[in-house]
Amino acid sequence: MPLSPDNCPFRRRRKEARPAELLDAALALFVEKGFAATRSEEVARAAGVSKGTLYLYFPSKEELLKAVIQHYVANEIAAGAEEIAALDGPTPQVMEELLVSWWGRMYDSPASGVFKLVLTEVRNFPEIAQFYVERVVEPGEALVADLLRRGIERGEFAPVDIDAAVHTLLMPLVLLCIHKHTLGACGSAKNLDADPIGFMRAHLQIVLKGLEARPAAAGAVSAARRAA
Amino acid sequence: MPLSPDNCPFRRRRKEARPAELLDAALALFVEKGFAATRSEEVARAAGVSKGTLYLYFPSKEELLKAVIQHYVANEIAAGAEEIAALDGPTPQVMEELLVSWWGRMYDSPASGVFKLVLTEVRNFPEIAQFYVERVVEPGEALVADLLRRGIERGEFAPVDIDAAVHTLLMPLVLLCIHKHTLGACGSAKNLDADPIGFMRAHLQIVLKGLEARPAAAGAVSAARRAA
Amino acid sequence: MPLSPDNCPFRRRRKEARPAELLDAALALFVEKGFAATRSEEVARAAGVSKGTLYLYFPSKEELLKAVIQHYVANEIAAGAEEIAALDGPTPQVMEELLVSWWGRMYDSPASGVFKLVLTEVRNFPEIAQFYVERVVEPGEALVADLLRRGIERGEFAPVDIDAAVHTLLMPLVLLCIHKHTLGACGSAKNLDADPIGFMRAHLQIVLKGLEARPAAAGAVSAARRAA
Amino acid sequence: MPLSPDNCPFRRRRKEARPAELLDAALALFVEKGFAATRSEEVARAAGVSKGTLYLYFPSKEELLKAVIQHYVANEIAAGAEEIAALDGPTPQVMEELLVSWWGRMYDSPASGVFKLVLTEVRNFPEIAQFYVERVVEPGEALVADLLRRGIERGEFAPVDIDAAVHTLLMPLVLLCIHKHTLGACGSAKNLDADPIGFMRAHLQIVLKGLEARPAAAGAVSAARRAA
DNA sequence: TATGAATGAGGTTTCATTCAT
DNA sequence: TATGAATGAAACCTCATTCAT
Repeated sequence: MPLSPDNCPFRRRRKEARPAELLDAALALFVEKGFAATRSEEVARAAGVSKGTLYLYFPSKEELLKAVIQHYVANEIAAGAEEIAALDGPTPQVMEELLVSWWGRMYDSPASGVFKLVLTEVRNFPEIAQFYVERVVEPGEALVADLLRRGIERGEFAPVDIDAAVHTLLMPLVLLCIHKHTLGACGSAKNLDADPIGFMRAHLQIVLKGLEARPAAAGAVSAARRAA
Repeated sequence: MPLSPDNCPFRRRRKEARPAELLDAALALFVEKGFAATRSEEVARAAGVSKGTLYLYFPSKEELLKAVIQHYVANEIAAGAEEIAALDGPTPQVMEELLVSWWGRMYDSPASGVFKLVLTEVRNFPEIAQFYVERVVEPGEALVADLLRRGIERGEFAPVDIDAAVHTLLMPLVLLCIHKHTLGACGSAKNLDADPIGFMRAHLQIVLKGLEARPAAAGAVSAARRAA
Repeated sequence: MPLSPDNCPFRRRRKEARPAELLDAALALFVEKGFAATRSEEVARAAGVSKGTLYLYFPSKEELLKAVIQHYVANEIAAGAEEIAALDGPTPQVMEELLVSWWGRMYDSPASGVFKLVLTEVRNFPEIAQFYVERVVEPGEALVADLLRRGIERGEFAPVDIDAAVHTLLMPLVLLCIHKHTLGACGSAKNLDADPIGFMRAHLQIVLKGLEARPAAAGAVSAARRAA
Repeated sequence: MPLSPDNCPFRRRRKEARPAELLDAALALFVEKGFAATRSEEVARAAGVSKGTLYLYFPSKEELLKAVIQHYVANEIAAGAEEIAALDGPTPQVMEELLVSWWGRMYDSPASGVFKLVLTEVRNFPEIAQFYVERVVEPGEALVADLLRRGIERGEFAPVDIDAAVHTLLMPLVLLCIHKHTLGACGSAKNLDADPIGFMRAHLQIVLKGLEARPAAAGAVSAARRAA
């Protein structure tokens, strides 16, 4: 029996692994240098193949970018979100554990680079926006918003502006990931990168304390606001 | 006597105005499309001059980028910070007013784009990092950290991780500016852009409440943490 | 097994032939129009390839110039000098045969253009000078100087200023090659180009006669000089 | 009486001196860097005027080149040739004095650069060839040829190939001037530049001795030639 | 399937020339 | 007359993409 290419296990494995290797290489380089400043040959070389081979798997550099974002958004970011939604217990604790565990893994993964990548390239490829908002922003914010609403209903959180609270909770986590791939990668040694999980916990403690339901603590700010 | 061009008011006014016009145009385009994807002729045309004229004022596209960042960082961002540092009153209120007024103006100004621009280009031009950290990050964080320390000393704030609190306060404001020039500019209608000042106030209320000094409120999270 | 391009005879032959083809084209055009006035695309087209291909083989136009000079100096000019050094016989006759045969071949070869090229470009690329002096001027002059010294020792030549004699012998041969690519290529029909070998022989006859050892011929000039 | 521009002696002097100053600057730069590699602003600055002023005197860079060549050929090179033609005395001595004095002055003058300039640019501007041949080459060679013929008629010179002898006499002098502005200007220390007059005299002694009329000296070369 | 030589559109930058002052 | 800001054609060089092998 002739060894047809599809019967050759080594080759098939390579062939099946190629797209993922190319996407990995592309993610790293696009995040590092930006899409326009990355040469497609660099991506190919980083994935261990030649320029031509890249084009066997992706029809153009632009499609490669979209595939990178879709791949990491779909496989690494969107995944795993729902698994934790069901877990019960005191809502603030669930919120903290959920965010620290999910963002902790995200921060350590190369996928964290997509946050920078999306910000960087979304103006040039607006279809990215729709995909990213639908698959990342909205589900992520909805999850947190639902948890917030549950806490408010249960009397664990004070009734607050849900949208603002969601952003207050999440934005520093997003920017932490972005920082890792921008200033954090330039040697400007900030403690942010030294102990990201520590920052996450400290951040969440502050914000969750700010969300706590309390017997009208009449703090300085609240009073001042009422006066204004 | 030859008619020296320095005696010609029209020419002189144009010549002095050109750099600023070019920097404005460059900021807008670099923020919109990224540095690499912006053609230098586009910048020139947007400033109402021809390709060649750009090179009379900036020796290369790369120098133009650095000049853009330095110009806006120096003139728009770093300026005006110290003016408010002196005002007295209840520290949380000062904090809120300071941040809302400063970031509100920043958000509305084209200079808000530099936050995106720095994130986007700092990996390719690492000297930007040093300049930006020295001129923006460190002074800005120091200002907020000083205010936090003052509040803690006065018993207005609970003793917290200063660095974390600074980031919890500022990161959403930074990301709000970035959002304006990224997803916010792609038609993905988020209420963030509809009422940025409203978001800033709501955000600060939550965080400042989280920083309030209170008689050991023994909330769920704090208890859980202590147990861990 | 992937079809490596090194296994492809057609491709390999092209790839190996390209640099020489490009150097030929570059020599011809640089000599004709000068380095600065030759567009790199012209060189590529003359070699039958496109602009981009040129840059696969030479990193810049400047490096192409240096490669041209090194290639022709090394391969065409420096080569073949020593082969004749050994031949014996009456020194004046050896000198004549050596110079006529070597310069005759040089004149007919495209490599004769490098003499003009070096003169033309050496001020803008001073590293050319060192290479050319080391590889062409010094060995060439040394060869002729050695022959002259041998002739003087044997009593075939009068004792003369060796350096001056070398230049008197060689300079017209150099300028003949330069002439071919300058005035001679402009249609200003001079008999120089009609019979270069004839001129070489006539020139050498005159100079070698001037170098002959003779019983103090006390000619007009010599007498006049002594008086002065 | 108002001081009209033409009445202002300083201005008029400048105005009249300008073309010469521009030509001097242009000669120096064109010789040094080549025509194409010299920016017209460089010429203007070297002459102490601005870019625009250059164009008040010469309609284009190309016309400036032609003016440079015509100016120096007409004023410096062609001039002075006839003055010496009349002087009498032993022809070899006249020849030597004529050539040494004329070429000695030429070598020391900036005008010596035109020899390089013509060689360099004649292929791109063929009308230069005609002008140069008519005004320099032909009169110069004719002068020497006439002197040679006179010497032969008087029995001072052996009957030789006139054209070849003219070139043998003149080419080293031409190449000496070219050398000054090419290799000689690159620090490749050759004794040529150390004592040009010395070389000229030594060269002429050798050649004039080669041209001497003698009682059939039957030297090695002459004999060999007859046999061939 | 994999390669890399080849292409040429497109980008950055230069500079001869113009012209308002 | 003199200036130098402005222009835009044209040069150098890059790199996404193709395709013969």
